[in-house]
Formats: sequence, structure tokens, C-alpha cells
Amino acid sequence: MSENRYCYKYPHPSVTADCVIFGFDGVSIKVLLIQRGIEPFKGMWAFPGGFMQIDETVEECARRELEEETGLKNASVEQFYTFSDVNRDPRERVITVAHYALVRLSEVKGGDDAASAQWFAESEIPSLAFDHDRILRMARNCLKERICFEPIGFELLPEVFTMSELQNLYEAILEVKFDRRNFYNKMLKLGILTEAEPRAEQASRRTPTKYRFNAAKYAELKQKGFRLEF
Amino acid sequence: MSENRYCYKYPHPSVTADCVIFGFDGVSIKVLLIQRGIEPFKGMWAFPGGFMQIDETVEECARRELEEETGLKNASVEQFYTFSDVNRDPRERVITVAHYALVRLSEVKGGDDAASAQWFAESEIPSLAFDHDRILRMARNCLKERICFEPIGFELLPEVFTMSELQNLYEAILEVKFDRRNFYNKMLKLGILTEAEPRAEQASRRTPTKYRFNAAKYAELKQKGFRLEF
DNA sequence: ATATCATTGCGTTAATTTTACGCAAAGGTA
DNA sequence: TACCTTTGCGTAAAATTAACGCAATGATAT
Repeated sequence: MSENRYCYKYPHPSVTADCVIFGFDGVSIKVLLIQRGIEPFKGMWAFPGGFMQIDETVEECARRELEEETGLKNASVEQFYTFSDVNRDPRERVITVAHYALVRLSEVKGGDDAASAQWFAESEIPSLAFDHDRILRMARNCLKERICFEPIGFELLPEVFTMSELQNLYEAILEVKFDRRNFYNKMLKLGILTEAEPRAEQASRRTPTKYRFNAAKYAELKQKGFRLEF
Repeated sequence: MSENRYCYKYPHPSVTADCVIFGFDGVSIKVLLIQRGIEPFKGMWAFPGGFMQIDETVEECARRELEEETGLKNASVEQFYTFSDVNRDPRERVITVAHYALVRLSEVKGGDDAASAQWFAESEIPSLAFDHDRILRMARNCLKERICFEPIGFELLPEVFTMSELQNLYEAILEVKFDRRNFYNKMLKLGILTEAEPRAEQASRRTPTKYRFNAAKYAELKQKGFRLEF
């Protein structure tokens, strides 16, 4: 049963892919975690992830494990760093290629078919298994940097959203506050937002305009090489 | 001799670390390559790199291989992406963690103790072994992005340099041209340059001012979170 | 020698962008 | 009914960027 059939002249490490999944509930950034059912670190929380198979890339592995453990299909995961400290796994030598993805909260129902996937607000995240605390810090930083180059925020919001919601998201990710009117102007001038509904004729000022992301305009802008400055 | 003594229940990939080494000769960006002495891809050029040992991190591996193959000691390598295509190595499953480093040309004498390390100007780089063409493209992009956040260019220049040399470097990395006077003003205003020599009293206009990088000032700036805009 | 040319240091001005607010309509809340 | 908050739409000042002028001084060519 436990024959060790794969033999090499030199020792080989195991390779895993882990996924830091970010969400946004309108107020704060959330992270999807899995409670470990087995040792090591049994009972502790960790990112979804697992061992890479010999016939898949690390990205494929990340997506597969993500679906197996949280039910999330086709998330667009992106690798950001490979962690290879010699003792990061007490069992054996394991290096992990860490990924992150942005998903809408609605796409994952916490505690789904997955044993115990659960969303945590950033301030409520417990101490994590392995070196996942460190991985989280780096992922969070990547998120911050990335949003200045790409409008990744739109993957975190519903299809249709208000300017305030968008601003809240940017403020949560970047941990700053913007002047509402300047944020409004800057986003509109970028031209990557489209008004969602033709807007009620009798537009009451209190009912905010709904927007959706204009991917075509964004692609256009991106070619010219732009940058979302904040 | 070739006993395969290391056995596992599941197949494990090999892990390598590769190093894209950038230099600058005052005019153009250069890349340090090694000519492969063995199959596969024997005779083709590739980045220095090699198999990770079981008791070292990938960064340690990168530095070790770099020194073994080019004589470069203590380069500060930084990983930027992990390539894991299933067939990227014809021998067996190998994933590689790609790194890059910036060094002064003077630190490496091409064709040193290293079998055949050689600097190539970007325009003269031949088709490379494995997926190293792709790796180079990504490394080059990283370089471009990085220089907007950190004054990495100073690692490529001699200790003491002129403003023109600095500008040439930025122009080479970013592939753009700047107005000399605006570049001059912007760099000086940043405050991360210090005049190297007290400057000749009888300062002839034709003899350019020499500068050196002011690491202390830079560290100060960095804390406040700044960005080198170009 | 002499004329020509490129490099360097130091400015200035106009255009653009960023920042800081003003204000009124309209709905929600006490 | 009296506030208070949210939204949409501006505007003026401040700061930054971009474009370019100019003279001194060596270097180079004739």
C-alpha cells in the first residue's frame, strides 16, 4: 500500500500550490480559509492548497485544489511568490508556490461542500498554519500594489455597483481615505466605467448612479500603458 | 553508482533556480549567459542556474549556482516567477524558480573561471535553451517595473557616475527618451543623489558633476512611500 | 588657428494634474 | 418639523510635469 515507487538519485522536495482568496463585503477585505482536518497543524486555519501532481502546472494545481476545497470554479489565480524555507513543513521538504485570487463573496457560500471554508475579516484572522501568516502579509501587499496598475477591484464587486462602493473598496485595500468628489472625478475621467442603467429620469439625488466596469475601454487604456494613481 | 536511493509514494518534480543577470555598459542593457556543455540543449546559451539541494532555499540555490558558474559572489538575487510547464525540460519534470540580479559589469569578467560565461547586449541574445526566452521576457519586464519604485539602477552603475550616465541607464531600461534638463531636475529634487567630489573649484562646464547614490536619504524616502515617476 | 558642434549647468514659462473645498437637492432620521 | 447624510456637479488654488532658452566650455573638424 505505502510502497515508495518513485525513486530518484537525489532527494526531491514536494511542491504545493496555496491560494490566498480575497473577497469584499462592502466594508472590509475578507480572506477565505480552510480549517485543517489532519496533522500537522490540525484544527488550525490555512489557505486552500495542496500537492502538485506530476502532470499539471502549479497554476492548474492551485485551481484544482481551490475547487476541491471550496467549490470555487475557474477562479483566475495568479502566483506571486514561492516559499522555500527548509523547515516550513514539519513532515518533509515542501516548497509552495503561493497564489492569490479575487472573488465575489456571492461565489462562495462559506461552509459549503468544503469541510469548513470560511470567510474572515482581516482583523479577525487567527494565527495560521505553516508559514501562512507570512504568505498572507505578502499577498496583501501584492493586492495593494496591483490595484494601482490594474482595476482588479472590479472582480471583488458585484457586476453593478455605485461609486461609493468602489471608493470603499479602494480605501479598504489601500488603507487610506479619499475625498469623495476627487475620487469620483478621477474614476470618471479614466473612462473605464459605464453607467449601468440609463438612470431613472426622475433621478433623485439620493439614489446613486449605478456603474459597471467597461472592459473594452480598459483594454484600450492598458495598451497605451497607463497607471491608476492614488 | 546510479542507485536511486530517494523514494517517494508519489512522483516529485525536480526544482531548479535560474538567474537572469543584468548589467549595463553605459549604452545598453546586457545579460550574462552560460553556454551549455551537456545535453539537453548542448551548445546553446542559457541562464546560470541548477538543481536545488534539499537543505537550501531557492534563493540560496540561485546564489550558489551563480557563484559556481560565473564566479559572482553574494549577488542580491530576487525571485520573480516560477515556471512549471509540464514539458519545459525534456529529461524529467522540472519546475524552476526564476530570479534576477543586477550587477556591475566590472564584477564579472566574461569567460572567467566559469566555463563560458559571457555578456550579451540585448539585441545580440540568441535563441536560448529550455523556456529561457520566455523567462528573459518576464525578467526584462520586472526590471522595467521595478525601476519605477526603487532606484535599482544604482546597482548597475559604478559607485560614482554622472547624470548623463544615469539618464542613459533609465532610458535603456525603460526604452524611452527623456528631456535631459527635466531628468536632471527630477533626480536632484528626489534628493537621493549626493555630489561625489566637492567638485573642482574651477568647475569647467564641460566636466560633468559626479554623483553617488545616497542610500540613507533613499531609505528615508521609502518609508514615506514614494514612487519614481517616469 | 578658427569655425563648428556637442555637452553641461541653470533657468523660465505654459500646460496639466492634483488637491481642497463649496453648494444645493433629496431623502432619511430624530 | 428640524437636522443630518448622501449624491451630483463645480471651481479655484497649489503643485507637478513638459517644453524649451541660453551661455560657457571643451572637443572636433577643417
